[in-house]
Amino acid sequence: MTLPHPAADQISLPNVLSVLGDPTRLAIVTYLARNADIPQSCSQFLDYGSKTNLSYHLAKLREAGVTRAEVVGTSRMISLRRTELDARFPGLLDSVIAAAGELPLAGAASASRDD
Amino acid sequence: MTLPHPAADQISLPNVLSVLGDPTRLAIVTYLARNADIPQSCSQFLDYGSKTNLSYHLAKLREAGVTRAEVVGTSRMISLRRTELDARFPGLLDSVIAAAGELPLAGAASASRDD
DNA sequence: CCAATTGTTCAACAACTATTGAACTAAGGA
DNA sequence: TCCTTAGTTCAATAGTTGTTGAACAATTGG
Repeated sequence: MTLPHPAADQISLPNVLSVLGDPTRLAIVTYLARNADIPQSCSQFLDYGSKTNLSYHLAKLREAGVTRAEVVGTSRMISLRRTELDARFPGLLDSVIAAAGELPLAGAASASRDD
Repeated sequence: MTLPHPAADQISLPNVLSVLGDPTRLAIVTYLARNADIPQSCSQFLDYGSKTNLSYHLAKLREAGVTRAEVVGTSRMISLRRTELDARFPGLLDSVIAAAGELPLAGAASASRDD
């Protein structure tokens, strides 16, 4: 069970770039890239914003063709559209994720609580 | 004679991405990358928008650290900050420019008038 | 000095973006 | 069935973005 996603050839570069230009969404994408093996639900990202806000950002990412959302029970499993993005924009995601590595927000969901 | 530019380490990834997310600016950057050997003045880009509008977009690019502007007489010579961007975000510019290759707007300034 | 060229700044405006709380839908478990 | 859990949709709002025309500044050339 899946909800509407753009086809691979409909994914627009300017669109992808501006969607990744938001710090919250960049953090989500970075997290997804680093945990691609583990299926992620929306609630994984509650550190990044409110439930409503996350819903908004995750919709933006999905509509831009950056992520895939699969409905599983009451949850949605979010994943990066790695293969399609790599085919369409070779090296882009890799360089973005590598560069985002230094970003403060990027690690917030995994481990940053040492106070 | 140069005007204010951000230092290389002040260049922010989300900022660069959202600045490149605008089709006009992406076209400018693509054009600059393909004509890096030839110095480009602002007026080179008048195909992409009005004088005022270009001034706006070129300022955005400069403030984000993507381009450099050098004052020469009454003109400003615009260039990509290739070295600095490549050092800070390795592979990013290359993949963006390669991907932008397919974009319709990208070639408008060089050669597209065949009507 | 006066005019032309090159580009910036300003005020205005419509359109879009991110964020919020309240209300809603849909599935799962007691 | 009723409640909880997971997430969406809606309306409102504050802030930002792209675009425009008019006015301005700075350099060059007569």
